[in-house]
Amino acid sequence: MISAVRGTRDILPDQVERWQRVEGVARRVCSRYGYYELRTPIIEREELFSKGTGESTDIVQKEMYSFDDKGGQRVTLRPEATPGIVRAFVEHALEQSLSVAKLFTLGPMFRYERPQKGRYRQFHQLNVEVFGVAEASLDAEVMEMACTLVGELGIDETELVINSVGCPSCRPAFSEALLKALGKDLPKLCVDCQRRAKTNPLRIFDCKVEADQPTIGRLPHSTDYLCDACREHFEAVQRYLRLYNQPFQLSHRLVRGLDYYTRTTFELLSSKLGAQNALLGGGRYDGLVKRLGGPDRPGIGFAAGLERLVLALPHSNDQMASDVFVAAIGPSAQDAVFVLARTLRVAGLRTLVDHKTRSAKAQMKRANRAGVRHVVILGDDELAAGEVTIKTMATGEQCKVARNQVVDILLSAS
RNA sequence: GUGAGUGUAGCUCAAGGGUAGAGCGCCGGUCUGUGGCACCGGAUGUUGGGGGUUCGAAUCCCCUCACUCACCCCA
Repeated sequence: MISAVRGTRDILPDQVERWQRVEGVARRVCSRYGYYELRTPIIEREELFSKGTGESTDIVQKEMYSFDDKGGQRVTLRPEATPGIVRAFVEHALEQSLSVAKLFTLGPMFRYERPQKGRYRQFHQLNVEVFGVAEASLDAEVMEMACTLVGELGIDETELVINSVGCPSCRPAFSEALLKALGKDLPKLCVDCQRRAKTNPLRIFDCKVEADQPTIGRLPHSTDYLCDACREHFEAVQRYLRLYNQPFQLSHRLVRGLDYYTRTTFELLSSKLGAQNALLGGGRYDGLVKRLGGPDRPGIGFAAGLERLVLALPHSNDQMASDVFVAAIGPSAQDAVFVLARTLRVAGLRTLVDHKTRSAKAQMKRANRAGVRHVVILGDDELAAGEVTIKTMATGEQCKVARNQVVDILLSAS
């Protein structure tokens, strides 16, 4: 047997309804907030991610599916969507053609990681991005929309956490302050923290090692080192969130793993997901468009994990169901059943027939399992009389009606 | 990349050296033109794969693969 590649999985028919619900709500909510859908390729040049996502990130250093194509070009299965969207925005000069560049996309991403609950090698994201607006009111609108989307899916027990990681003019001072505050305590921290101190000191806040917590708890906060502009922006973001009545938690330990974030960062956490508890995460990335060769435009966005949204979705009893089963009794009715089934389908009814010749009982049993509301029975008696028998499964009642009335009756009954 | 746990029928799981089982599901019958309930019958396994120990391995040992959860990282 050939099995699915590790970390990938089939979404089976009984799960697809949940996925479509998530995708449908996502599209509707985005549309209501003025976003347009954009679809970008799944493969991009590798350099898009090394430049965009950032050379120092784990994603670029060890998680990318990269290969040389037959023409010798170095390409990568996208590990995240933002760089591709920025590329498209720049490549097609979308700020010229769109009044406001509010874009969203839905699709698969690929990261070579060890799979676990809520984490797969092929996973799916909703990405939402806005280019060209620097105002704090947009930060709040984006977060409020993310929470609304999750709320409309019926997902509860969530928490919005926000932070500000500053900008290129104030962050270096903070990194320096961090290292200074650590001082002689640094060698006492775990090996990962030692590494982080060298590559990206902010990420020390991500540490979950118990023994490190007292030391980390004494470290200064990024928000104490923000420059005036960043501090004003962050305060304004909070003011707008309150204006929207959007609850949030400040977390100075929320530092995200991608290199491009500036100022606002946020995550929406769920208590129902296990260790991978972020339903969505994002932030502002004011330097990214320029870094990827475009005009100097601010940007902000977030990515939501569709697997995680589906996982957190309340369970419902929706099941796969058709409307009608057309049963043939006796071989002479077989052709008439096929023709009638086609007529019902043209009329828009979800209709099943059995292509194997089976007893009436067997067909009824199948109809019952398929969960249809009505069974239309065609046998010698009905053929002779130009009628059909309609049986309503829930009540067991049945009646005979003229052949030419079947469609109308079934349509009004379902 | 690291650690732990688990791999037996479509699914959930028994059998812990001596003939591979149950429940559910599936197919059929009792009911030759009627589902659900009941009863009866039937099909389905290289016990994840490979090697070893043994007269004999689902069972013990080694290797390997996969899954799950956690670390890491992130959606």
